[in-house]
Amino acid sequence: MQITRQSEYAIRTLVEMAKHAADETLSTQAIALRQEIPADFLKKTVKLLILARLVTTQRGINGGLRLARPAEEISLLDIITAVDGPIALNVCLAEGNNCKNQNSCSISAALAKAQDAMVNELAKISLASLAKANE
Amino acid sequence: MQITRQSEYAIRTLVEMAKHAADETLSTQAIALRQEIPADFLKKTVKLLILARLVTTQRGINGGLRLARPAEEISLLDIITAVDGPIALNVCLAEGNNCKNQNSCSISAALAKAQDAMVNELAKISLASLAKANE
DNA sequence: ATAAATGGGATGAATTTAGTCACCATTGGA
DNA sequence: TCCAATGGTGACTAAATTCATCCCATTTAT
Repeated sequence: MQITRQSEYAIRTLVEMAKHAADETLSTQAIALRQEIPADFLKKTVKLLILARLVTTQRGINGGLRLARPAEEISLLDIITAVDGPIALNVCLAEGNNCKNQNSCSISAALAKAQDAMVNELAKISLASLAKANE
Repeated sequence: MQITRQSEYAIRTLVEMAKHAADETLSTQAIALRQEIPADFLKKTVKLLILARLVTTQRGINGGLRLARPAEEISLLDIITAVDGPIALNVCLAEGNNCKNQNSCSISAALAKAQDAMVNELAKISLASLAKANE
C-alpha cells in the first residue's frame, strides 16, 4: 500500500526541475546528485516520464531534461501513475480484471470509493505548488 | 499501491461472518469453502484478526470464529490495518521513519493529505454495511 | 575527435507475497 | 475414555516485485 521508491524519485526529480526556469535543461547527473538518487536508476525512471509525456530530453553535451508542460499542469497523480501505473487499491479494481461479480460486489464498491477519494486529492496537487512550498 | 490478497481474504471472511447471527460460530473450513480461500492460509490470517481483536475463536468440535464486536463497529480500515499494518502511502509516512526534513517537506505533506482522504473513507465503511449490500 | 550527455539491455540481491505442509493443542460428544 | 473436529504454530518454498548496478551504444556541442 505504498508508492514505490522509484515513484518518489520521480516526484523529487520533477520538483527539482520545477524549481528551475522552464527553458533550462537539467542533466540526470545533476538531479541525482542534488536529490541523492542513484544516477543509473534515475535514467530508467526518466524513460517512464518520457513515455508519460511529462518531460522531454536532449542528448549530447549540455543536454538534459525539461518539463514537457508547465508545472501547473502536472499533478502528483500524473507522476505516480507514470511510474507505478494506474492506481488500483485491489486487483479487482485494476484494468483488465475479469471478476464476474464486480457489479454486485459491495467490497469492490467500497474500495473504489476510498480509492477515488485519494485519487481526487492527488489530482489536485500540482507540481508547481510542490515546488513553491519546497523553496 | 494495493491491499494484499490476504487483506481481501480477511474482508471476505468477516463479511461472511457478519451475514450470520452474532452468536453463531463459523469454522475456518466453512468460510474457506464458501469464499474460495486456501484453508491453511486463512488460518494464518485469522491469527492477525485475533491480535487486532476483531474476532474471537473457540477450539474443539463445533468451534470456530465469532466477531469480537458488532459488525457496525468494525470498519474496513480496521480490517486492512489488522492484516497489512498501518496504511502509509510512502516510507516517510510510516511509523518509525526518521526523515529529518519531514516537517518542511511539501511532498510528504501532499501525500499525507491524499492518504488521509482515503483513510477517512475506509473508516466510514462498516462491516455491517458491506454485509447488508452483499446479501 | 572528444567529452558530456541520454538510451537501453543484462544481471542480480533482497524483500514481499501467497501458499503448502506437518504437526501440536483443545474440546465436545459418542 | 477416546475420537474426530476444530484452532495454533512454525518451517519451508515458489514466484513476483523492488531496487538497484554495470556496460556499452548513440547523440551532439565544441
